[in-house]
Amino acid sequence: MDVVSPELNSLLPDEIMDTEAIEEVPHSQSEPTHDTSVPMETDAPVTSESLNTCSNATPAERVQAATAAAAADSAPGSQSSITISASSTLFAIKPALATSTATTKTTDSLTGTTVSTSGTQKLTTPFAFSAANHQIILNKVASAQATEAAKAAAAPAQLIKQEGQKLLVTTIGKSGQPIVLQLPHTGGKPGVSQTSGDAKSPTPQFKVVTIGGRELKPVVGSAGNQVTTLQAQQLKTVQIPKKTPASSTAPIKFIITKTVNSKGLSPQTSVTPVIAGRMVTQTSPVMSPKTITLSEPHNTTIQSIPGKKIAISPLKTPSKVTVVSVASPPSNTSQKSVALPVNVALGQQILAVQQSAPASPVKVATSQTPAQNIKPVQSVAVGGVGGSQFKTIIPLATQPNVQQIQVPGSRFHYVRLVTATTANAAGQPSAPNTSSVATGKPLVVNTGAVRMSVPVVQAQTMKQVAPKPLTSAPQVVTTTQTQQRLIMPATPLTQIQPNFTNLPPGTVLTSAPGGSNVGYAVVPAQYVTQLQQSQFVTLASSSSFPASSSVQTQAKLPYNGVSAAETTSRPRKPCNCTKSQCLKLYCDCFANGEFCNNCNCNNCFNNLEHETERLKAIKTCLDRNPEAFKPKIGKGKEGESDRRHSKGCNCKRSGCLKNYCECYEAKIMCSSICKCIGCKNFEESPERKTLMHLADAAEVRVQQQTAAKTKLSSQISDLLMRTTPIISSGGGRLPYTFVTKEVLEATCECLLEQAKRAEQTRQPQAEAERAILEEFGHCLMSIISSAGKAKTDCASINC
DNA sequence: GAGTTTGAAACT
DNA sequence: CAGTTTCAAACTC
Ligand SMILES: [Zn+2]
Ligand SMILES: [Zn+2]
Ligand SMILES: [Zn+2]
Ligand SMILES: [Zn+2]
Ligand SMILES: [Zn+2]
Ligand SMILES: [Zn+2]
Repeated sequence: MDVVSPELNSLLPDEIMDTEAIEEVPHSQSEPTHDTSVPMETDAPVTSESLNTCSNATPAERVQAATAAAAADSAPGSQSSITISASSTLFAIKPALATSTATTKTTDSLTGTTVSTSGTQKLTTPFAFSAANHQIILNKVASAQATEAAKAAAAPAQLIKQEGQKLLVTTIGKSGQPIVLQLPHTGGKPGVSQTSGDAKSPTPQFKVVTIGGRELKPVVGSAGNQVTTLQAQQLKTVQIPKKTPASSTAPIKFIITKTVNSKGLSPQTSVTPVIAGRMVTQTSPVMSPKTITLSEPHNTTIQSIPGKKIAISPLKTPSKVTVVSVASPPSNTSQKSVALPVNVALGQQILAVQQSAPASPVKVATSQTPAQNIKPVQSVAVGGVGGSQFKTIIPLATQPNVQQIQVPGSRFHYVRLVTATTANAAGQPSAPNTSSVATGKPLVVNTGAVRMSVPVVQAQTMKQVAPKPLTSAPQVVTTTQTQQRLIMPATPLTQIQPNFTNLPPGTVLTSAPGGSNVGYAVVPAQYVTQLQQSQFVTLASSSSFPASSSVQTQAKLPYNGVSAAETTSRPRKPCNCTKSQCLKLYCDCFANGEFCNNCNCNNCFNNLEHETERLKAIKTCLDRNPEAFKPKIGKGKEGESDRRHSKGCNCKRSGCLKNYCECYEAKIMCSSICKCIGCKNFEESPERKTLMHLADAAEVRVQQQTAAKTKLSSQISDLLMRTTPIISSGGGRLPYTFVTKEVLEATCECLLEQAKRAEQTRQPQAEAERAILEEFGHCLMSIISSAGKAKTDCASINC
């Protein structure tokens, strides 16, 4: 995109040119019209080790590197880029699919694929990328035991291959079983079997498959073989929403990070969030670097699990459960993996946690929110599709310190259990009580179907972090609520708890058969999260511009319109119950298994203060309907297939085209199971189409405006940031003072005007974006030009 | 913001 | 299971 001249470009922050490009990735293979983007959130945790080792580069540098890479990708001709950052312990693959729509519609081949290593380290290992089918295969051959060398080298033999729309991540540990993330072709042919509802067209899905032969098996935890077997349908959980050409939907970002820890090292993780295509390493001041790592025990066979934990809990069918096992005493170094074969049958997604000692952690994270991700330094999670429900089970017996972090936009919860007494590892950034608990390690990988893992350390008190008042940090991101919950067994379980099905929130599970007295309490992740909400401060360097008000303090975060469209997880709407005490399914909070938080309800019992009543209510509901807490709609996002109301609606007067209709509300069409009368919510329905168009138009408008504003503000702030220092040093840059408020406003107006114009003329979004960017280029040119001129004058005067 | 409409949940 | 009531959200003005 030649919006800005090279000359100008050199003067501008990379981000200016990069952001947009990175945001969208067109996958137009055979079907140009259906661009499918795979929105994923990328939470790329970086272990603190990596920070250290990679340290040659400052975070900022990394960011730049990342952006640079991204920029490179966006070059004409290349369609998607893959960024691999092989920091010592980490390995991130980020297929950024770049692009401004304008440039993108060409080939699908990945010829332009760029692989770059972030930080100072380069990948020494061979990576193979095959553009063939949009498939990325990550093969990890390295063993966890690898020591420093291994770290440095990242993982030997990594193969990344992108073919079609499949994204394969293969981890070949000793077991040699690869993990494959597959993105089926979107063209309308489901790459994989779909259970789509009656009406919908197939949508791309993200699947995890082990290459080993079994069909879809997500590999959890250990690299070894089958840890958990998920049903094919479960794998579908990750759904990739189809992107409408017109709307700027979330970009596809995918980051896979694999961390290899050397033995004995305590895993520390820092998170590298990818923001708008950029990779930023953040350190959270609040948290200790410690973290949850996904460990991939190489040597362990899944089944050989010496007494460690297990984790499986099936929750609601569609819901995802995260099981965390608590590490047993730190002393054990042996790797323990847990095999969790159980529950496979349930249609649920199971997350197995494995506790391996010093194994190499693998982290995979996908996120959908491009923009504001703040990642806690501590955990890793793989993102799934919105709406998933996770449960957090906290062992009652032991009360671990739990710190949960939720990443905004991503539906992951990060949990850390730390022993209270532990000392902090030296060098860890302000981590209040971090324990260096190295022992508990971690966990899991999850990809859509497979969820995450949690490392847990023995802990004793469960600590919930209270939200800290946001102080000065200019950029604070609030975590959004998600519905995820984690199940964390506190004490080592030797056995798997077979049926957690339908666990309602708050349910207390009794101990496992193994004789341990561990009880589990299911706590809505949110609850924990809620407490912590404002806790994260973003260090994101780039813009300190408060204007980008992505900052919210928790209370009512209206998740600002910014990227709202792209943000999958936004804070749930507060309920307003008055008579149900929020203990009936009338209450959305309760129905979703969440505690009320920031709600407007009266006489609310849906909180920890009323656990007894709450549990009773839950039981009552379950008695009435065992599936009461299961999501009514399949996962997946707005999109397309696979989603349908479990019971169907029963509308009589709304024509199923109002939000009264649960189908419509969920943005899905009615299916044969609906018992609605006068339904107009079906594929061919003209009324529906009309409505959709209107809605789309409105959405696009909003998105464009917000996107433009956001982008602009961040770019401007970047610009200011960059120029400011230079001025003082008398460098060759332009005086930032030329970017005055007036100038900014004028620029904004120009851009908005451009947007309006595009909209009025009904131009496609791509075109609109192009025009806006172009306009921006012009504005910048003007600014720079006048600034430069002034500078010259200035100089002459001084002389 | 008050009042109405709506359909799921709860109840009988 | 069907019919009715209750409820909170969606919608309207
Ligand atoms: Zn409520
Ligand atoms: Zn509530
Ligand atoms: Zn409430
Ligand atoms: Zn309906
Ligand atoms: Zn319906
Ligand atoms: Zn209908």
